[in-house]
Amino acid sequence: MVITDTDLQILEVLAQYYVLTREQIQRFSAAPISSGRSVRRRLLKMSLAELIRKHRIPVALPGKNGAAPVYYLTKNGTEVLADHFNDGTYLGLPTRQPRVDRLNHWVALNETRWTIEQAIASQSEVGLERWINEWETVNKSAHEKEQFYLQTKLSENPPLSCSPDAGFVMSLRGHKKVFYLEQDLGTSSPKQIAARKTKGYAELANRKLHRKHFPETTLDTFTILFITTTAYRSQTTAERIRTRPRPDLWLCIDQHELTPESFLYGPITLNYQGERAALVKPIETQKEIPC
DNA sequence: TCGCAGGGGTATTTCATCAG
DNA sequence: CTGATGAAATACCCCTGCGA
Repeated sequence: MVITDTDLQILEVLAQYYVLTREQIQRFSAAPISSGRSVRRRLLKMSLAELIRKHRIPVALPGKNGAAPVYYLTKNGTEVLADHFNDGTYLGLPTRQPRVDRLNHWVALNETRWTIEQAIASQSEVGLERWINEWETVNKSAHEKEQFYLQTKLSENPPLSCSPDAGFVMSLRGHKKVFYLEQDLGTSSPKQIAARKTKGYAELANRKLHRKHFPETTLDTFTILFITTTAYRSQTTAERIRTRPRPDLWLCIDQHELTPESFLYGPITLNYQGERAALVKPIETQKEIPC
């Protein structure tokens, strides 16, 4: 098969986001491809050429009616990218089939990520330094046995771990702050979420392990963005978190309100005291000692 | 050699149809 | 309604042959 520029574009987008629907591939591409039909056509050809794989389970799209297949890279696909860009790091990308029960999660998470990236790209003051997904090793360049993931086992007995869906660093006026992302799909109750997740993050904060994930940070604390499906869940979760350890770390966001503009200028987040604010504000107001 | 029409192949768009 | 898919139409690119 002849690899066209469009194919490379598609491969690159998949390399960055791992799992995407056709619609997302089309929208996230650097040079957007106008027709959905032509993208599907390319995707079909690339599937036949084993550069990508189409998951056999279509994903119900949030806020939409139908369902759509999702696509991910194969080993062949990463090799084409590595060859073309002469960059071996592509070979390390995950190419295994995503878990069926996580497909929705990936689609939603990538949607959030893209919105944030759009927000950052639209201005120059705030920067996005790094984005790490849960399956990615934090320190890719280190020796294999020294590599580790965002998922952190904090203690064996009692079992305590912390598994962010993603982590990223935003910079503003010399400060670099760590954010963890929790993408909620409304599958468990806010009460359970508050009970289950807060402990791990509190311990993570206590040991300042976010500095291990992101050594470049200049701040001693981090923020968890809890992106959820409805305003009600956002509010309820914020309330439930109040009585849990370190509620100050959490900010809840209704995904419907998350746009590039609102991400920067808010108000969009809800803290445990029910206050709404913009997102960049937490970076500005914290007076921490830089590294 | 230059200019250009026409052929072949591919990419893209349009249209029609089906499904949830 | 949105989205997938197949078929047909159209646009585009590259090459070749041919006459001036």
